[in-house]
Amino acid sequence: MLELAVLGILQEAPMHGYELRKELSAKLGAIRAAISYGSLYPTLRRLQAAGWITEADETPATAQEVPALTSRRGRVVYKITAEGKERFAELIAQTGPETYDDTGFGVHFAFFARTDQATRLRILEGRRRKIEERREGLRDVLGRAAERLDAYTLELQRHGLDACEREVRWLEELIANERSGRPPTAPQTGSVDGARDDSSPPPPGDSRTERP
Amino acid sequence: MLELAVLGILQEAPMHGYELRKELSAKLGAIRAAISYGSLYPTLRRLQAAGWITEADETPATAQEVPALTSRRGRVVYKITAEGKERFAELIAQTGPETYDDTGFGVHFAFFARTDQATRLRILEGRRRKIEERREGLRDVLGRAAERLDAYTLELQRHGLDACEREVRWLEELIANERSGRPPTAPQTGSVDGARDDSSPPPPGDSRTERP
DNA sequence: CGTGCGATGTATCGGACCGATACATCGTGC
DNA sequence: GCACGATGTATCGGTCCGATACATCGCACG
Repeated sequence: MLELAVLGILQEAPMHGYELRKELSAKLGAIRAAISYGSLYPTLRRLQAAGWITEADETPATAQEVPALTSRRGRVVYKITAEGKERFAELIAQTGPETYDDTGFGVHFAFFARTDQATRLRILEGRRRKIEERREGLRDVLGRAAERLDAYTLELQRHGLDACEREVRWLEELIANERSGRPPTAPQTGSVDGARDDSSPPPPGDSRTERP
Repeated sequence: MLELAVLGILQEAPMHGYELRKELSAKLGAIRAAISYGSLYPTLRRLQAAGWITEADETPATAQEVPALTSRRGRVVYKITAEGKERFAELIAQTGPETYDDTGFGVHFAFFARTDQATRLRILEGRRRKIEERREGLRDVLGRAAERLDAYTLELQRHGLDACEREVRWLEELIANERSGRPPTAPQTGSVDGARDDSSPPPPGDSRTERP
């Protein structure tokens, strides 16, 4: 999952680890706390070894004389490669059981702007099915096993059941919207271009000024 | 977390792994899918090595002659030890950062019937604080960074924000209830008992003496 | 002037937990 | 008699987290 998320973020702009983590938190804040460096750095290494990403030189122009001696303990900027973009497209389109659990669904959903409509629909329906199953499980417990459980445990189940029902309704709306052809509820003031084919980073200009 | 959950379930009755998993699913179904055997069995081994649980003989009375030769490939029933009960009491009362994340909070909450009121209140308030922080983070993103994100990502954040607000309200209710002295919303028709062998969970009263 | 402190930044290690897999037993229906 | 699904125990590789370490930079405060 992290692999997919990192490739997705780097698709938008080259970045170093620290920045990447912040972007990840902004994009996935609704579903995960914050990615640990203990996951992020090994993942970056793995992606680099596979050739999906490469290190990008900082300070391209205006190169001051190499400070050499002092071992240059600076940050490392990564950018996605052409193979990385292919890999991302492959990962974002392919669905398995893990696509429908909380984290997997969240990550896929966060990149729906880069996913074709058929896949979006498939994922939304798969997620709905999974949540409906969880809902049925909770109803069973609340119905059949209620007298075996204490009041606190029951309250927990009720709260979980409520969350399930709510999410199913949310998904229904999204599915209906999706079928009718347009992006989610939002008014849509031209901010999304839809990422029709491949490549081509999204419209909003990156305000990453970095250096003079 | 698994350690706490297993000790908590075994507190209610001796059980073998397969059964334990089902009980765990019934108790924690609202927060986790189902514990993997790849986690459960190593945990049982660890708990046994530490002396918190022991293997209990099956078929205590009516013992048929030992089938001996055929290597006895049966199920293994575990029961909690006195040290295990102490361990459980220690774990259930101690709170750290991990007590307030989704899984940690869920497990603690599921055993609130065996937790004293002061601890319950502490945990509920800690959880509320954590969710409020997550909520503020989401509001920030939706406010400040909205134009940098596409419609789908924004929709995800909105849904997450909604879930946060809802959970905060739920927690408020529970906290108010807790302060007023009685168990959660449920009418409480005296059916709640469970715990076949020993220590009954306290209704509203405290008196966490635990010694039989 | 220095000095401490919080933000930025990279990196590793042990441990928790999962998913896939393997295999053995038992009851039941065909 | 035998296939098949439920019951049941067990291991392995891999992903991810939390704690920890350490180095640099800007800036506020005395």
